Amino acid sequence: MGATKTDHFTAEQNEIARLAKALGHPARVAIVQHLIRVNSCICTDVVNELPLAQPTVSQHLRELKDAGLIRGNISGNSICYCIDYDRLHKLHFFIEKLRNNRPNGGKIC
Amino acid sequence: MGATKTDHFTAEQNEIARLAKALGHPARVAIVQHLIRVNSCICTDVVNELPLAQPTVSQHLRELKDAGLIRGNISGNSICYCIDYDRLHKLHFFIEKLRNNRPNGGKIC
DNA sequence: ACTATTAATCGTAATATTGCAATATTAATT
DNA sequence: AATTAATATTGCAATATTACGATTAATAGT
Repeated sequence: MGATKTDHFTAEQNEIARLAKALGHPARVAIVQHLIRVNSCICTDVVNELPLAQPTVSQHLRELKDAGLIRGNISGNSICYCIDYDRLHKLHFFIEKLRNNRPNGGKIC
Repeated sequence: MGATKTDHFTAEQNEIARLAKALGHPARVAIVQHLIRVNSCICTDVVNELPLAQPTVSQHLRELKDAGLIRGNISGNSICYCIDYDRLHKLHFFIEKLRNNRPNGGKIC
């Protein structure tokens, strides 16, 4: 196999998994951090920032974009990437909802 | 390749990626949701809840445990799994920090 | 027009993940 | 001791991910 059985899960579970998966690689965490620090940047900037080759960075950017965590706007020669804060909020809020169920006292088992 | 270059990233980036990756599959999102709903449960409960075979569930539980998102306590014959809310907080807080950089107005590019 | 810059895509190799049947392990129960 | 119940482990097949060199396509600058 190797293929996830997405059919058997809810839309929300699949969406959250997609967002989390996008953050599930240190390079993509680093890209998101950098992107937030500088507000917006182009692929070359990320390549200079990370110890990865250009095609690899491009691939990571694409995965972040496919998950909706970042957006890319064509700007002449280059593409201006930036965070989609609404999507980041979605993941944040989901985890918040989970945490709200924490029982008083903390430990359970 | 196929192996992540963890050496080149910070401990935080690797840790966050690890946590996010654990949530990066709908089955594991479902397991976490279930675990939070019922506070704690055993592997068999999850097997009855999800459309996955027992070894597959066991594997997903292990990945969640390895990432630190859940804990398992041996209780006689079975193992009582529960959420590690501190670890969940870690991921939540990281995303919160990212979001705090959101510029006034919202859009950037 | 020519050249440089930017970034995507293609092709490929190495490794990881997902899923399950079969089996093993461990502890409770009879 | 034999049986049952709960999980983990093993082995394997299918697929996905990670990484990069080489190439391509498109725009910018000269």
